[in-house]
Amino acid sequence: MAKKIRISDIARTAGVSPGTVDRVIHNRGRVSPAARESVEKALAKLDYRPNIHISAISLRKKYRIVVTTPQFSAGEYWSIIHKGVQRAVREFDSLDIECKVLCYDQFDLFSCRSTFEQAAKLNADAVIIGATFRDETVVLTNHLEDNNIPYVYVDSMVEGTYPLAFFSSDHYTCGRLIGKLITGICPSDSSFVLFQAVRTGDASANTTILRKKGFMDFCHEKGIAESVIRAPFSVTEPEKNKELIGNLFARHPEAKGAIVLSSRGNVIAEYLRTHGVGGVRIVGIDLTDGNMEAIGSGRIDFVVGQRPEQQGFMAVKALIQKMVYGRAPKSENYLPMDIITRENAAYYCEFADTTI
Amino acid sequence: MAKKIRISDIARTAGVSPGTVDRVIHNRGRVSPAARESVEKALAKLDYRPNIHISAISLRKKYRIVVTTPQFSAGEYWSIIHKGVQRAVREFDSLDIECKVLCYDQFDLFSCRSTFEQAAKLNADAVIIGATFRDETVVLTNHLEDNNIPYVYVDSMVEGTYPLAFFSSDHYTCGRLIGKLITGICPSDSSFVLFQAVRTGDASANTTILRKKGFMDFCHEKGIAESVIRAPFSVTEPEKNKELIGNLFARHPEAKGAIVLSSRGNVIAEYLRTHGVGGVRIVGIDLTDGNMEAIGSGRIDFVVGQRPEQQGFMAVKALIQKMVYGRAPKSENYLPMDIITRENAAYYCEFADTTI
DNA sequence: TATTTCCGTGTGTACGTCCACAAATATATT
DNA sequence: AATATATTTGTGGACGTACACACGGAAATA
Repeated sequence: MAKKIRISDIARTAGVSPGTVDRVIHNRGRVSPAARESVEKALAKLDYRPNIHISAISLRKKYRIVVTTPQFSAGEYWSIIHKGVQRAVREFDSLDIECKVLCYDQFDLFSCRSTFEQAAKLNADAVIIGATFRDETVVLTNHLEDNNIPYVYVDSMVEGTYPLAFFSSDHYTCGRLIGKLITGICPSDSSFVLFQAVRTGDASANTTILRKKGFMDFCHEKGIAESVIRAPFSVTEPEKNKELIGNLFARHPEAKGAIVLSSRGNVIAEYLRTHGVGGVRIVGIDLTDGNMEAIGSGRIDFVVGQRPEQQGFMAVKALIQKMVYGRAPKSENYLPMDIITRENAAYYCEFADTTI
Repeated sequence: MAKKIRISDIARTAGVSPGTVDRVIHNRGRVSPAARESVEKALAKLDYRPNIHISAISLRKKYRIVVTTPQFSAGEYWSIIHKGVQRAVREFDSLDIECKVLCYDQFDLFSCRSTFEQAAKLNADAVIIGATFRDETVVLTNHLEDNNIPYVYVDSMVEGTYPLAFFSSDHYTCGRLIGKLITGICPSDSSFVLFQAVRTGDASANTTILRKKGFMDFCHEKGIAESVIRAPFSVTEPEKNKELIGNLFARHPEAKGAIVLSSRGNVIAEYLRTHGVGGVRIVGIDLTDGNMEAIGSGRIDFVVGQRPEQQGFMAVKALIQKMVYGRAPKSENYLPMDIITRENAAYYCEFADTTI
């Protein structure tokens, strides 16, 4: 490999001092047009890449990152995203990163609104957003853009906003994949129950809408859209499910498949178990503790995993890359959709801590 | 977060100079028992973690890593492992890592032997091994252990050796998973052809043995072991396949599934296509370019992915962690087995470059 | 022309660790 | 006891970047 180029090499080539080169590189002004041009020419010729280790230590700054997502309990989807964030902060611990977490109730639009207002007020150096409600998110991102605060999305992207990057599944294709999985394990004359969590406020979660579209498109193409039955269920008040779901499966004995387009498939699995509904295959989303258990016991057949740990990690890494090293990270990041079943589930669990 | 502890803090607490603390930390001797104890006590009390950025720059050493694996062409399994290695070297480019690649013919034991001899002679600072033949690998690792050269495995672990770490699939469970996948998509009265690549020399690849065991155990448990038909095929000389496979599927019209326990499933897919054998589902291993194409065109139904890119990356990272920062990485690293099918394949391809 | 203001440029310091080397102390030898 | 030798300990330089600051000269103002 060629010898490393340092700032002093650029300076010598350009016929200026290292300080001037530094000003050019960091766009800090106070440079004459002639000097700037000379430095830029040298830069182009010599392929200078700063030593990131030394950059990091010389730039003695405290980075305040705000992470705002739905609330979570241990082992739930969002908790794994936060775990990835924490691991990144730990790995970059020579950087003095302060991480403030603000959570809202993802089933309550108004909670989201006030939490995002609070997040905006903090004037952090960077923000990680786990979005649920579109309009409230746009209010937040407008504020961030006005103040030149970089932000990234985890879990899902909100169209019409301009984040530094996003890290999410392709939810539409996820819906299609779920269609393939559930139809693969059910008899060909089966019908399918599509469960959807009820929310307070009048907006549905964006991810769910996209997945539903993917799923329904798949069903239309296969000519089985007619055999999809929609049903609501409650995550926050499971006692209401008796009323919401009722004797659905008794009325539809041909329904041999259930699809849950959120991470709460285990709630449905539990409902079916306690209500003595048998022979129904379930496909869900995310390897939460609850789903893990239901997969192990065979009550859920497949879940599609979204690599939440990696999303959190990469979100922090992207922000650091921008703030510390001035490099724009790759902006569109669709993570692979992992098909998780009894045989390979354990490896996804264990590996969460280890990834890079 | 608490204030960062530096070496000088330890030194003050222990009542010695920073130089002495450094000697204790790096086990460089020349320290009196009294001083050592005092420093160790301070270290235990204060939770000192060195600033890795500064460690990295102060330690001005050239690291010579040897990577020895089977030969590969672009888009094949091993090429993706090497891609991960290269990405790691690039990410750590402030570290002056020199990476020497030595490849052998994985279908020829003798080629492996001489390549490993060569690798041993180089006396590198660390070695990454992609093992195929057990005995030859042990000769190499014995030499490395004698010379205190850290080494890690990618793709598979060789029992009875003591690497710093390994990064591989759980091949046994991989075989079971393949069993689940192929039986899930074939009629219940189907039989299954188990294809295995022929090799020069008398040893089978370790990974294949493990996968076969997992697959057969699965079949025994399901009571379908009798319907497994074994067949050899050649990767290096595909023209021999006409002779090796012959009219196997004509003689076994009930055989509706084919399993390939190496990454060359596309060779079988191609054979079936050109010989007009239809209606046979194929499950294979690894998202190589060849398999990718066969998945896209529907000739292969599933492959199980082993995250080769990540294996290569993590191997380098583990060695660096050891050599530069003196930290022992996690040693047993079983990566998740990804179930890849038409719907999610693209995301695994694209994502290879991006991970972390 | 004398003085102030402003802009462009170079210089020097800090960051925390690693390690070479010098200094100091302990131990061995005559 | 004096000197030689071995062992332990402290000191200071180097790593390459970022940025504060000071200095010089040109332009602006009086």
